[in-house]
Amino acid sequence: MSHVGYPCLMALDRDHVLRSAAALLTRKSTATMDEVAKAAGISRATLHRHFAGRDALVRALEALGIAECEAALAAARLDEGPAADAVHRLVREIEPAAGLLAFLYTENQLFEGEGQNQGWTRIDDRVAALFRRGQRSGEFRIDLTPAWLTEALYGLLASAAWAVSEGRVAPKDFTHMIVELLLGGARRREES
Amino acid sequence: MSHVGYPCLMALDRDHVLRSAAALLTRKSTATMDEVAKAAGISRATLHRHFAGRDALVRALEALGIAECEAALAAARLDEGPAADAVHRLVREIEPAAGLLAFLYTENQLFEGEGQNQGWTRIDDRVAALFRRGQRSGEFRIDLTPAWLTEALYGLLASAAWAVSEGRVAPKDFTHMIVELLLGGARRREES
DNA sequence: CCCACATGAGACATCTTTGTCTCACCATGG
DNA sequence: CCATGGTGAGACAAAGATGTCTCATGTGGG
Repeated sequence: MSHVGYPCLMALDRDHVLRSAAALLTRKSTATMDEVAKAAGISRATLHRHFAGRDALVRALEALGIAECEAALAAARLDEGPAADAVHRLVREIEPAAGLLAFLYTENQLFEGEGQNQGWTRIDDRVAALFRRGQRSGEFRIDLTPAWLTEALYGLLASAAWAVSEGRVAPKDFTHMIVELLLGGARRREES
Repeated sequence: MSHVGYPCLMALDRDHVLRSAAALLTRKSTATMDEVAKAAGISRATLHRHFAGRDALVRALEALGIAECEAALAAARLDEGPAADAVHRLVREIEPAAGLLAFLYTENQLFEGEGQNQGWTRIDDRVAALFRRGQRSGEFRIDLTPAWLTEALYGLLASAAWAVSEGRVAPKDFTHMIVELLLGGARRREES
């Protein structure tokens, strides 16, 4: 053990391992602990020294996803300016985490048990509040509920992350694709 | 074995088992063969008499999904009338299969191996062709590629199916939510 | 130089799932 | 009544993943 107070390499490695695992599990959600370890460039033994087990790893991934979402929410300053601009900022800020979100989104195991992690509901609420603000200000239509718009945003983020990783769409279009579809839709807009 | 020419109950049961499995796996994609059997109201032994193994079951599910998609494509008459109306018909027709599609969409195992089932690419092409038709006719904007619109449609179908099964949105709004968001977007539209 | 410590490699038991098998049961038709 | 065949229950081994352990190695600091 390193002496308390001295920087421990494990703390630095842990983040690297977590991100490798996120990248791998995004592509192959059934990857084994051995594959996760290989992907991170460490042995299975060391992986177990970082995370007690697969559950702990997924929980840590979930915590990372929540943290990144909250960081994106904060950076996007959802309360400032037009709601449409805030959505744009949000998608731009959340883009780096989209792959991880896509994995967590499909890992219904997390929600299977009892109550889903409270962190997600708080995030959902803040995103839904943004859409509600846009509706109240008259920017957004009111026949699509904030809950659905929130859900749709997640779905589009996951779809886009997946489509990019498969090479079906260009990474640079990520934010534009999502924002334009979510806000503007596919129908050609008459000049306002 | 039943004599050839006489109706065999297994043929009828098979479809029921397949649909039960689809419903269960949509909610819990890691369900065991035992759980699948229980959900269908049969024993694991009988389940194995229908499908050689888990792989065969998933393959059968994939084939069912492809068949339902193609049936929906045919019923929606994508080539007739305005493209927007065709999209609406397509979503309406595909709604019953949305849960199954959502499961298959996340089962990246299917695409992991070599080349994804040819059936999917044919479906993708037909959907993308619909969006391309809308773009050429001037109905749809051209800065969102048909490939992305197709991907987004799948993502929204999956999100909506998931949101409905979680009770976050009303089932009766399914088609409206998807079509209006996909075509019109969240932004309030000026009167054209 | 020597020691502490993190690591990698691998052995090992355990658990879960799977696939196969057998056998008793029961319904249906002859 | 009896025979056929589908079914459920359960036993069983095989395979895969997991969690834990030990030991050798190498590196870095004292």
